[in-house]
Amino acid sequence: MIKLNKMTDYAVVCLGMLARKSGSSMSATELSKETGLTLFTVQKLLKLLMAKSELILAQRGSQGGYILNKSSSDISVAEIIEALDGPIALTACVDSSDSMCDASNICFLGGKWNKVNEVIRKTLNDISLDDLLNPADTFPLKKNKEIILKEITIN
Amino acid sequence: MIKLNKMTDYAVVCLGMLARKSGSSMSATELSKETGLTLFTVQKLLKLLMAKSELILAQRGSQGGYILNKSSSDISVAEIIEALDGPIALTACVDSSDSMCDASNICFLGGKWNKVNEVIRKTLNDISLDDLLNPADTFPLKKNKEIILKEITIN
DNA sequence: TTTAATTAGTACTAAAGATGTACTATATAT
DNA sequence: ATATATAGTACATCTTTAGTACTAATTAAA
Repeated sequence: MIKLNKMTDYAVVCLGMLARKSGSSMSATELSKETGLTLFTVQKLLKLLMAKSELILAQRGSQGGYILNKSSSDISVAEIIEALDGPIALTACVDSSDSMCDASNICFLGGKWNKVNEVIRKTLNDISLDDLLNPADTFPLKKNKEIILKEITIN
Repeated sequence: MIKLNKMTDYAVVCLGMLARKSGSSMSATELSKETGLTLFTVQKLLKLLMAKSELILAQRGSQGGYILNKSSSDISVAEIIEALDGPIALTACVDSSDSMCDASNICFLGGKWNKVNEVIRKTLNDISLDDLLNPADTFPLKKNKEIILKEITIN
Protein backbone atom coordinates (compact mmCIF):
# COMPACT_ATOMS: atom_id res chain seq x y z
CA MET A 1 0.00 0.00 0.00
CA ILE A 2 1.08 3.48 -0.78
CA LYS A 3 0.78 5.01 2.59
CA LEU A 4 0.08 8.38 3.95
CA ASN A 5 1.34 8.71 7.45
CA LYS A 6 -1.30 8.58 10.12
CA MET A 7 -0.87 12.22 10.93
CA THR A 8 -2.25 13.09 7.53
CA ASP A 9 -5.23 10.92 8.19
CA TYR A 10 -5.76 12.59 11.53
CA ALA A 11 -5.32 15.97 9.91
CA VAL A 12 -8.19 15.39 7.53
CA VAL A 13 -10.37 14.35 10.42
CA CYS A 14 -9.44 17.34 12.58
CA LEU A 15 -9.54 19.88 9.80
CA GLY A 16 -12.89 18.48 8.82
CA MET A 17 -14.12 18.95 12.33
CA LEU A 18 -12.88 22.53 12.35
CA ALA A 19 -14.65 23.09 9.07
CA ARG A 20 -17.91 22.03 10.64
CA LYS A 21 -17.50 24.65 13.31
CA SER A 22 -16.40 27.34 10.98
CA GLY A 23 -16.33 30.64 12.75
CA SER A 24 -15.79 29.39 16.26
CA SER A 25 -12.47 28.03 17.39
CA MET A 26 -11.84 24.66 18.98
CA SER A 27 -9.15 23.78 21.47
CA ALA A 28 -7.02 20.66 21.20
CA THR A 29 -9.00 19.23 24.09
CA GLU A 30 -12.29 19.76 22.34
CA LEU A 31 -10.99 18.30 19.11
CA SER A 32 -9.73 15.30 20.99
CA LYS A 33 -13.11 14.72 22.56
CA GLU A 34 -15.04 15.13 19.36
CA THR A 35 -12.81 13.07 17.13
CA GLY A 36 -11.92 10.33 19.57
CA LEU A 37 -8.22 10.83 18.90
CA THR A 38 -6.00 11.05 21.97
CA LEU A 39 -5.19 14.47 23.27
CA PHE A 40 -1.48 13.84 22.76
CA THR A 41 -2.04 13.05 19.14
CA VAL A 42 -4.25 16.04 18.50
CA GLN A 43 -1.83 18.39 20.21
CA LYS A 44 1.05 17.10 18.19
CA LEU A 45 -0.91 17.25 14.97
CA LEU A 46 -2.03 20.84 15.48
CA LYS A 47 1.47 21.91 16.35
CA LEU A 48 2.69 20.29 13.16
CA LEU A 49 0.03 21.98 11.09
CA MET A 50 0.92 25.34 12.62
CA ALA A 51 4.60 24.81 11.96
CA LYS A 52 4.31 23.45 8.46
CA SER A 53 1.29 25.07 6.92
CA GLU A 54 -0.97 28.06 6.80
CA LEU A 55 -4.05 25.91 7.03
CA ILE A 56 -5.04 26.91 10.55
CA LEU A 57 -4.68 29.84 12.91
CA ALA A 58 -4.11 29.53 16.62
CA GLN A 59 -4.88 31.61 19.63
CA ARG A 60 -3.08 30.89 22.85
CA GLY A 61 -4.25 31.24 26.35
CA SER A 62 -7.55 30.78 28.06
CA GLN A 63 -10.42 30.37 25.62
CA GLY A 64 -7.84 29.88 22.91
CA GLY A 65 -7.93 27.31 20.17
CA TYR A 66 -7.67 26.78 16.47
CA ILE A 67 -9.68 27.82 13.45
CA LEU A 68 -9.37 27.15 9.76
CA ASN A 69 -7.53 29.83 7.89
CA LYS A 70 -9.67 29.39 4.81
CA SER A 71 -12.77 27.70 3.60
CA SER A 72 -12.76 23.92 3.42
CA SER A 73 -13.61 24.13 -0.25
CA ASP A 74 -10.38 26.03 -0.76
CA ILE A 75 -8.27 23.44 0.99
CA SER A 76 -7.14 20.69 -1.31
CA VAL A 77 -6.23 17.21 -0.27
CA ALA A 78 -2.90 17.88 -1.91
CA GLU A 79 -2.25 20.79 0.44
CA ILE A 80 -2.90 18.70 3.51
CA ILE A 81 -0.71 15.87 2.32
CA GLU A 82 2.08 18.21 1.37
CA ALA A 83 2.00 19.92 4.73
CA LEU A 84 2.58 16.69 6.62
CA ASP A 85 4.09 14.26 4.17
CA GLY A 86 6.15 16.63 2.13
CA PRO A 87 6.03 16.88 -1.64
CA ILE A 88 3.68 14.52 -3.38
CA ALA A 89 5.91 12.13 -5.24
CA LEU A 90 5.82 8.42 -5.54
CA THR A 91 9.53 7.92 -5.77
CA ALA A 92 12.69 9.39 -4.43
CA CYS A 93 14.28 8.41 -7.69
CA VAL A 94 13.78 11.80 -9.22
CA ASP A 95 13.70 14.62 -6.77
CA SER A 96 13.46 18.33 -7.14
CA SER A 97 17.11 18.68 -7.90
CA ASP A 98 16.76 16.47 -10.96
CA SER A 99 19.79 14.64 -9.73
CA MET A 100 20.43 11.23 -11.10
CA CYS A 101 18.95 8.32 -9.28
CA ASP A 102 21.64 7.27 -6.83
CA ALA A 103 20.42 3.71 -6.66
CA SER A 104 21.68 3.05 -10.12
CA ASN A 105 24.03 5.07 -12.21
CA ILE A 106 22.73 3.50 -15.34
CA CYS A 107 19.12 4.20 -14.62
CA PHE A 108 17.42 4.51 -17.95
CA LEU A 109 14.17 5.91 -16.68
CA GLY A 110 15.22 9.50 -16.89
CA GLY A 111 12.66 11.74 -15.32
CA LYS A 112 9.67 9.75 -16.36
CA TRP A 113 8.45 9.24 -12.83
CA ASN A 114 8.10 12.98 -12.59
CA LYS A 115 5.30 12.88 -15.08
CA VAL A 116 3.52 10.23 -13.10
CA ASN A 117 3.97 12.26 -9.98
CA GLU A 118 2.59 15.31 -11.68
CA VAL A 119 -0.57 13.51 -12.66
CA ILE A 120 -1.08 12.23 -9.15
CA ARG A 121 -0.47 15.63 -7.71
CA LYS A 122 -2.95 17.33 -9.98
CA THR A 123 -5.52 14.72 -9.14
CA LEU A 124 -5.16 15.37 -5.43
CA ASN A 125 -5.15 19.06 -6.03
CA ASP A 126 -8.60 18.88 -7.54
CA ILE A 127 -10.16 17.27 -4.49
CA SER A 128 -11.02 19.59 -1.64
CA LEU A 129 -11.44 18.94 2.04
CA ASP A 130 -15.03 19.93 1.53
CA ASP A 131 -15.42 17.11 -0.96
CA LEU A 132 -14.52 14.68 1.78
CA LEU A 133 -16.96 15.92 4.36
CA ASN A 134 -20.29 14.55 5.39
CA PRO A 135 -23.18 14.48 5.32
CA ALA A 136 -23.27 12.20 2.34
CA ASP A 137 -25.67 14.37 0.42
CA THR A 138 -23.04 17.01 0.10
CA PHE A 139 -21.18 14.58 -2.07
CA PRO A 140 -20.86 14.68 -5.04
CA LEU A 141 -20.73 18.27 -4.20
CA LYS A 142 -20.75 20.33 -7.27
CA LYS A 143 -22.68 19.17 -10.15
CA ASN A 144 -20.48 19.38 -13.16
CA LYS A 145 -17.47 19.17 -11.00
CA GLU A 146 -15.50 16.42 -12.57
CA ILE A 147 -11.95 15.55 -12.12
CA ILE A 148 -10.71 16.26 -15.53
CA LEU A 149 -7.20 15.36 -16.30
CA LYS A 150 -7.67 15.25 -20.01
CA GLU A 151 -5.38 18.16 -20.46
CA ILE A 152 -2.62 16.35 -18.71
CA THR A 153 -0.79 14.43 -21.35
CA ILE A 154 2.31 12.62 -20.45
CA ASN A 155 5.07 13.95 -22.59
CA MET B 1 6.46 12.24 0.55
CA ILE B 2 4.08 9.48 -0.36
CA LYS B 3 6.49 6.67 -0.72
CA LEU B 4 6.69 3.61 -2.76
CA ASN B 5 9.05 1.15 -1.24
CA LYS B 6 12.38 0.86 -2.94
CA MET B 7 11.59 -2.58 -4.23
CA THR B 8 8.95 -1.08 -6.48
CA ASP B 9 11.47 1.34 -7.82
CA TYR B 10 13.91 -1.48 -8.46
CA ALA B 11 11.15 -3.49 -10.07
CA VAL B 12 10.49 -0.85 -12.67
CA VAL B 13 14.16 -0.73 -13.46
CA CYS B 14 14.54 -4.49 -13.73
CA LEU B 15 11.31 -5.08 -15.60
CA GLY B 16 12.31 -2.31 -17.94
CA MET B 17 15.61 -4.02 -18.55
CA LEU B 18 13.84 -7.28 -19.25
CA ALA B 19 11.56 -5.47 -21.67
CA ARG B 20 14.56 -4.28 -23.60
CA LYS B 21 15.72 -7.83 -24.05
CA SER B 22 12.32 -9.17 -24.89
CA GLY B 23 12.58 -12.71 -26.10
CA SER B 24 15.80 -13.68 -24.38
CA SER B 25 15.91 -14.32 -20.66
CA MET B 26 18.21 -12.68 -18.18
CA SER B 27 19.57 -14.16 -14.98
CA ALA B 28 19.63 -12.29 -11.71
CA THR B 29 23.37 -11.93 -12.14
CA GLU B 30 23.00 -10.33 -15.53
CA LEU B 31 20.30 -8.01 -14.31
CA SER B 32 22.46 -7.01 -11.41
CA LYS B 33 25.34 -6.17 -13.72
CA GLU B 34 23.26 -4.22 -16.16
CA THR B 35 21.23 -2.25 -13.66
CA GLY B 36 23.94 -1.61 -11.10
CA LEU B 37 21.74 -2.94 -8.31
CA THR B 38 23.37 -5.43 -5.96
CA LEU B 39 22.89 -9.09 -6.72
CA PHE B 40 21.22 -9.61 -3.36
CA THR B 41 18.68 -6.95 -4.11
CA VAL B 42 17.94 -8.23 -7.59
CA GLN B 43 17.55 -11.80 -6.37
CA LYS B 44 15.17 -10.76 -3.66
CA LEU B 45 13.20 -8.58 -6.00
CA LEU B 46 12.77 -11.27 -8.62
CA LYS B 47 11.72 -13.79 -6.01
CA LEU B 48 9.14 -11.34 -4.78
CA LEU B 49 7.84 -10.70 -8.25
CA MET B 50 7.56 -14.43 -8.86
CA ALA B 51 5.74 -14.97 -5.60
CA LYS B 52 3.39 -12.04 -5.84
CA SER B 53 2.69 -11.49 -9.49
CA GLU B 54 2.42 -13.03 -12.90
CA LEU B 55 4.61 -10.37 -14.42
CA ILE B 56 7.63 -12.57 -15.09
CA LEU B 57 8.40 -16.19 -15.81
CA ALA B 58 11.41 -18.02 -14.45
CA GLN B 59 13.46 -20.94 -15.54
CA ARG B 60 15.68 -22.63 -13.04
CA GLY B 61 18.98 -24.28 -13.55
CA SER B 62 21.86 -23.67 -15.83
CA GLN B 63 21.14 -21.11 -18.51
CA GLY B 64 18.02 -20.21 -16.60
CA GLY B 65 16.71 -16.75 -15.94
CA TYR B 66 13.69 -14.52 -16.17
CA ILE B 67 11.58 -13.13 -18.98
CA LEU B 68 8.59 -10.84 -19.06
CA ASN B 69 5.31 -12.68 -19.17
CA LYS B 70 3.71 -10.05 -21.35
CA SER B 71 4.54 -7.01 -23.36
CA SER B 72 5.76 -3.95 -21.53
CA SER B 73 2.92 -1.99 -23.04
CA ASP B 74 0.52 -4.35 -21.33
CA ILE B 75 2.10 -3.91 -17.91
CA SER B 76 0.72 -0.97 -16.02
CA VAL B 77 2.49 0.94 -13.33
CA ALA B 78 -0.47 0.05 -11.14
CA GLU B 79 0.22 -3.66 -11.59
CA ILE B 80 3.82 -3.30 -10.54
CA ILE B 81 2.98 -1.24 -7.52
CA GLU B 82 0.22 -3.59 -6.46
CA ALA B 83 2.48 -6.59 -6.76
CA LEU B 84 5.01 -5.19 -4.33
CA ASP B 85 3.23 -2.58 -2.28
CA GLY B 86 -0.18 -4.16 -2.10
CA PRO B 87 -3.40 -2.42 -3.04
CA ILE B 88 -3.08 1.15 -4.18
CA ALA B 89 -4.68 3.18 -1.45
CA LEU B 90 -3.55 6.28 0.31
CA THR B 91 -5.06 5.44 3.64
CA ALA B 92 -5.74 2.47 5.80
CA CYS B 93 -8.81 4.28 7.03
CA VAL B 94 -11.10 2.56 4.62
CA ASP B 95 -10.02 -0.89 3.64
CA SER B 96 -11.57 -3.53 1.50
CA SER B 97 -13.77 -4.71 4.30
CA ASP B 98 -15.39 -1.30 4.52
CA SER B 99 -14.93 -1.54 8.22
CA MET B 100 -15.16 1.64 10.19
CA CYS B 101 -11.97 3.51 10.77
CA ASP B 102 -10.63 2.14 14.01
CA ALA B 103 -8.76 5.28 14.84
CA SER B 104 -11.96 7.06 15.59
CA ASN B 105 -15.37 5.67 16.15
CA ILE B 106 -16.94 8.91 15.21
CA CYS B 107 -15.11 9.29 11.95
CA PHE B 108 -17.39 11.26 9.71
CA LEU B 109 -15.51 10.71 6.52
CA GLY B 110 -17.40 7.62 5.51
CA GLY B 111 -15.81 5.99 2.54
CA LYS B 112 -14.79 9.16 0.84
CA TRP B 113 -11.14 8.25 0.73
CA ASN B 114 -12.10 5.30 -1.40
CA LYS B 115 -13.07 7.63 -4.18
CA VAL B 116 -9.75 9.37 -3.99
CA ASN B 117 -7.99 6.05 -4.04
CA GLU B 118 -9.96 4.97 -7.05
CA VAL B 119 -8.93 8.02 -9.01
CA ILE B 120 -5.28 7.49 -8.16
CA ARG B 121 -5.50 3.86 -9.06
CA LYS B 122 -7.05 4.52 -12.42
CA THR B 123 -4.41 7.08 -13.15
CA LEU B 124 -1.63 4.60 -12.49
CA ASN B 125 -3.46 1.96 -14.41
CA ASP B 126 -3.31 4.08 -17.55
CA ILE B 127 0.45 4.39 -17.50
CA SER B 128 2.36 1.42 -18.85
CA LEU B 129 5.87 0.23 -18.20
CA ASP B 130 6.51 0.95 -21.83
CA ASP B 131 5.57 4.56 -21.23
CA LEU B 132 8.40 4.81 -18.74
CA LEU B 133 11.13 3.37 -20.91
CA ASN B 134 13.87 5.09 -22.77
CA PRO B 135 15.15 6.14 -25.19
CA ALA B 136 13.48 9.47 -24.78
CA ASP B 137 12.13 9.52 -28.28
CA THR B 138 9.83 6.68 -27.43
CA PHE B 139 8.12 9.08 -25.08
CA PRO B 140 5.41 10.29 -25.44
CA LEU B 141 4.87 6.96 -26.93
CA LYS B 142 1.53 6.88 -28.53
CA LYS B 143 0.28 9.91 -30.20
CA ASN B 144 -3.23 10.54 -29.07
CA LYS B 145 -2.63 8.55 -25.96
CA GLU B 146 -3.83 10.80 -23.26
CA ILE B 147 -4.60 10.01 -19.74
CA ILE B 148 -8.25 10.71 -19.72
CA LEU B 149 -9.99 10.53 -16.44
CA LYS B 150 -12.87 12.66 -17.47
CA GLU B 151 -15.26 9.82 -17.06
CA ILE B 152 -14.25 9.39 -13.49
CA THR B 153 -16.50 11.55 -11.45
CA ILE B 154 -16.34 11.42 -7.75
CA ASN B 155 -19.71 10.46 -6.50
C1' DT C 1 -1.96 40.79 39.38
C1' DT C 2 -2.63 36.16 40.02
C1' DT C 3 -4.46 32.03 38.18
C1' DA C 4 -5.99 28.75 35.07
C1' DA C 5 -6.17 27.55 30.42
C1' DT C 6 -4.02 26.92 26.27
C1' DT C 7 -0.63 26.72 22.48
C1' DA C 8 4.74 26.22 21.19
C1' DG C 9 8.80 23.84 21.20
C1' DT C 10 11.65 20.11 21.93
C1' DA C 11 13.32 15.72 23.24
C1' DC C 12 12.99 10.94 24.16
C1' DT C 13 11.25 6.10 23.84
C1' DA C 14 9.03 2.43 21.76
C1' DA C 15 6.98 0.21 17.93
C1' DA C 16 6.81 -0.79 13.17
C1' DG C 17 8.58 -1.26 8.72
C1' DA C 18 11.96 -1.47 5.13
C1' DT C 19 16.31 -3.10 3.71
C1' DG C 20 20.14 -5.84 3.09
C1' DT C 21 22.37 -10.23 3.94
C1' DA C 22 22.80 -15.13 4.54
C1' DC C 23 21.83 -19.90 4.28
C1' DT C 24 19.62 -24.07 2.57
C1' DA C 25 16.65 -26.48 -0.77
C1' DT C 26 15.18 -27.39 -5.40
C1' DA C 27 15.50 -27.66 -10.34
C1' DT C 28 17.88 -28.12 -14.87
C1' DA C 29 21.15 -27.85 -18.88
C1' DT C 30 25.35 -29.75 -20.13
C1' DA D 1 27.58 -35.72 -11.68
C1' DT D 2 28.30 -31.01 -11.70
C1' DA D 3 27.86 -26.30 -12.18
C1' DT D 4 24.38 -22.96 -12.56
C1' DA D 5 20.39 -20.77 -11.29
C1' DT D 6 15.96 -19.94 -8.96
C1' DA D 7 12.87 -20.69 -4.37
C1' DG D 8 12.11 -20.16 0.19
C1' DT D 9 12.98 -18.57 4.57
C1' DA D 10 15.11 -16.38 8.34
C1' DC D 11 17.39 -12.70 10.58
C1' DA D 12 19.94 -8.55 11.86
C1' DT D 13 20.00 -3.68 11.13
C1' DC D 14 18.80 0.60 9.85
C1' DT D 15 15.21 4.09 9.35
C1' DT D 16 10.88 6.03 10.06
C1' DT D 17 6.75 6.72 12.51
C1' DA D 18 4.00 7.13 16.45
C1' DG D 19 3.34 8.04 20.99
C1' DT D 20 4.56 10.28 25.36
C1' DA D 21 6.47 13.71 28.35
C1' DC D 22 8.16 17.94 29.96
C1' DT D 23 9.00 22.93 29.96
C1' DA D 24 8.22 27.62 28.11
C1' DA D 25 5.32 31.23 26.45
C1' DT D 26 0.90 33.48 25.95
C1' DT D 27 -3.66 35.18 27.19
C1' DA D 28 -8.44 35.64 29.11
C1' DA D 29 -10.65 36.21 33.14
C1' DA D 30 -11.32 36.30 38.09
